[in-house]
Amino acid sequence: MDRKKQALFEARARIIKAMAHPTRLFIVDELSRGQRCVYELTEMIGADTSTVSKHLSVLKNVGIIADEKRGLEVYYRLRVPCVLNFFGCVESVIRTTAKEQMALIKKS
Amino acid sequence: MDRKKQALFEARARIIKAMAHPTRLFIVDELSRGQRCVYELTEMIGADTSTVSKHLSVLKNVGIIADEKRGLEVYYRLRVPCVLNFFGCVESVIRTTAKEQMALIKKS
DNA sequence: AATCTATTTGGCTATTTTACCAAATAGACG
DNA sequence: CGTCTATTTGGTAAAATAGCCAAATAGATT
Repeated sequence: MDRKKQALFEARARIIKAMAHPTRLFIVDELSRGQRCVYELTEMIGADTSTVSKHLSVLKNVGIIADEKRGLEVYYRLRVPCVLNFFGCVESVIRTTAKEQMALIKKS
Repeated sequence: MDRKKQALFEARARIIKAMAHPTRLFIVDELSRGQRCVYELTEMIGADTSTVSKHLSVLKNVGIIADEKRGLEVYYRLRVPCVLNFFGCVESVIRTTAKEQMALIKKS
């Protein structure tokens, strides 16, 4: 694998890695329904504010979400909505696996 | 966030996490062009066989790829091709970010 | 049966990630 | 100006991940 290809897959991995956490997936999902500020998300998630803030900065650093300060609050929004399409495929991975599990159980 | 929603996002994160590594993304990409056995992939990747084998098992454990033994070799194939659609979106995240960087540079 | 080959597993270390707490910052408002 | 509120940052400990080497397995071949 040459350097260029290496760099390409590293760049891609950085983005996907940013999504690879349940809390961050929740955030993406929630932001798909509109802007939310940090304490709104924090309440829904039920973790420390600093924890949520750090998750938000992970998503922001790779460009998936964007922030805007309004008064004391910082509002976050989804910047690249196509990431929502991941969910459909992920569900189908889950379904495919579940089906196979079923088949195995029936056999035994 | 209730237990059910929590579990849903954890299940999704497990799948996405499996993809969140440059080598594993390379594997997925390569398998999109057909079945490959471990040493073929190992040669392309240029890491230890055991390392590649472990990456493969990560992808297999979540159901993204499947394996089949033929003779001495184990052939892997993509089981859920829709994961390839991730790449297009990931590229657009990269492009969007790059564009914004450009805009910032021009301003200064 | 002995050996050779492809792959997986176990063990270990280095690195990264995550979560919380405490403290710092930024801005609104009395 | 001082204080209050929302958020971010720094520090730290625990857990997860990644890579390599060595050893184990599974089958094919002699």
